[in-house]
Amino acid sequence: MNIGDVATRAGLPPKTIRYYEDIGLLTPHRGANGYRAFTEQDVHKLAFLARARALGFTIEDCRALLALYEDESRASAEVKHIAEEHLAQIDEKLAQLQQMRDTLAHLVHACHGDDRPDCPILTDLAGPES
Amino acid sequence: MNIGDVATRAGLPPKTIRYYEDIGLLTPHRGANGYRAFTEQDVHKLAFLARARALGFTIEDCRALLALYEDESRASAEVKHIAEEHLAQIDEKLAQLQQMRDTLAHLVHACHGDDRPDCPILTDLAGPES
DNA sequence: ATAGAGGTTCCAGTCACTGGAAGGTCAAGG
DNA sequence: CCTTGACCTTCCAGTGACTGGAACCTCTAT
Repeated sequence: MNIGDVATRAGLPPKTIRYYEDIGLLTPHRGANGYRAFTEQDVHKLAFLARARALGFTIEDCRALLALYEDESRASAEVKHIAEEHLAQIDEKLAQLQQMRDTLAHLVHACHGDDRPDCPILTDLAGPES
Repeated sequence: MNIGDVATRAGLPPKTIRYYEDIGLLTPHRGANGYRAFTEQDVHKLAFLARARALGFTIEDCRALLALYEDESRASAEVKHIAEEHLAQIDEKLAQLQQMRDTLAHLVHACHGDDRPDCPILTDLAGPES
């Protein structure tokens, strides 16, 4: 199978697939014409990667998950550990983002947003008067 | 004032301050020794930038906000517009992240995380059976 | 005189792609 | 047989917002 079909089936742009080969996430065979020749297993791997990436796992997480995925004798605890770490990071990011949102929403609400120059958003960004 | 003191007062690493100069966010004068000589106004500007960045505004947002900040006759509507756009982006990101969190939390919860190889996390990442 | 802290520039790397140029290959239609 | 256009290849450069490091200069205190 050529890269275009694989791209469609795995839901990843061809560029990204080539990039994944570059960094060693998979090593498709080559046909006589030099084209990459993907197997069903490759497609499966790429779909796995697409899902993991969509869940926000880093490439290095993905590399580890893929290795565990292919290791028939892995312990599920290992996978759970990676996922839990990632979950903790997401929670932290969520809290930060929520905090940012609240602050910003408050500022936006306080700004009348008309032709006049006085603006609580800028005043706040300027910090406490010295 | 030298860059180190400014860094402390504005809460930004020296490297970042130099970078901000590189991209034209400020242009501190130079002393006879070639050192950057920051004014109080520069410090204020950098603190403004630090706050805006902490709120997740992009550098280009910051450039615009800084210009509005320095424009005595700006309309607060302009500032509000930038902030509202940013708020919308944050909301979108929050929703995505929350979705990711829920999915991942569900998977983590479903995985027993022991020595055995079967793992719902990997099963889910592998996608629907074909 | 010297040591150490802090300043300078410039280049390269991060992360995960993405865009574009230059060129090779394939299948279909005239 | 030739052309057209879609698709493939590689390689290089750019994104955003820094960050690390090397090589070198300057200041202050001892």
